[in-house]
Amino acid sequence: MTTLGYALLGLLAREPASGYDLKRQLQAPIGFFWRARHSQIYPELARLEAIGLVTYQVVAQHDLPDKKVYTITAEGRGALRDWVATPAEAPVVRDEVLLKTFSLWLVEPAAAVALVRDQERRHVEQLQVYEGLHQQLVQRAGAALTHWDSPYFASYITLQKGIGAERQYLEWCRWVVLLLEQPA
Amino acid sequence: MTTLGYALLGLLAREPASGYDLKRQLQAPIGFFWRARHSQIYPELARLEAIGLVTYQVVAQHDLPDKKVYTITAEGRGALRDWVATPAEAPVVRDEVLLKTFSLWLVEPAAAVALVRDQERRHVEQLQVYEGLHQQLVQRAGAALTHWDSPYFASYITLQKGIGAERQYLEWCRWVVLLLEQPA
DNA sequence: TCCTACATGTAAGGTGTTACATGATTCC
DNA sequence: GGAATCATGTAACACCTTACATGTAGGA
Repeated sequence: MTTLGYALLGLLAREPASGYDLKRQLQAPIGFFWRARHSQIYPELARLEAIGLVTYQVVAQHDLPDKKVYTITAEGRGALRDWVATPAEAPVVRDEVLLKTFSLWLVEPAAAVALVRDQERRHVEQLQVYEGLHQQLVQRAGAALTHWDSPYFASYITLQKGIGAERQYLEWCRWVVLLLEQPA
Repeated sequence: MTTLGYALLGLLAREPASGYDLKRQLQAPIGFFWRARHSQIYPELARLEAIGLVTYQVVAQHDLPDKKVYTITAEGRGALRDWVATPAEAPVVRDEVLLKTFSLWLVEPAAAVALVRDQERRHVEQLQVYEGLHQQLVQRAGAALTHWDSPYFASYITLQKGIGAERQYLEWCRWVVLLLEQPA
């Protein structure tokens, strides 16, 4: 099983969805834990169906194309649970911005500041998106927000990680700009 | 040009190195901005050499195998500088732990706590590595640490990002454990 | 004697991105 | 008329990981 497969199961464990629905959830800016394109999602759903972890029903819609609505099976839920309980590897760090930062000494301070400010702007936007999602979540979840067996709880702690990471990124951007702008 | 190519140029812009040296720098736990295996590095160095961004000299060693020591060329430095000054995309988030967190509501609190504690331990270790690198850096760099045109400065701000990210990850792990362990 | 470090490569396979492909409806 | 959304797929390519391959020197 691929990691993407588990990402899809993780979404389907909450509610049935079409490939298109899943695509939207695994897209920027809300897919903050994993991203995927539809060209990866459709074949993966077919594989999950082939091994019995999901099933689907074709649903006809008025004025819109038919869609395949996928549902997780009991085996799918079991596979997902087993995977979740298995210790995870450390995240693969692959940040192009940090790579550029590492060679930032090669460019003029003005260019360096432009680069970091651009990132700052990006992360401000992303933080706003996450905070919006958080507001929605708090309103919808109610008391379930802090119940360990509620999907709302899992969404809540995942989102909090995203929010914390964005804040930390922002703080760092601002600190770097301060360093670059202070007179030598 | 691939991102890995720029990662290699970024290291070679600081000092000449063999493929093996570069491999060590792009490995866990010190390769905190980008990681790569030797099977990717050697062919990439050959490509960089083919397009004139690096050159190499074979260096014979007593009691150890010969090595190819690569040096960045003026064109290589120029290409790297141009790339650094170009706005970067937002980092691709691909964190298996967050993916598991998203489905954490499916497992018992005990299993969930074990998972998060395991990550906590990992990040404590990583943080210690980074803090060690930071100590080394401060001692070696001296006043250059805050000079924008010094590679030490770039290393410093990159490392600070890594340290901040690890601390944020740790705080989050501890917060989640608290939530999971508090009586329902 | 076996394992690790040094040192450099290739090959096969899996994962992910970009582009190709189609077709209806709704909004500007 | 053109672009965006809904909806699903395939194909080609780029990137990354794992495994294969070889050889010396030093330590346990």
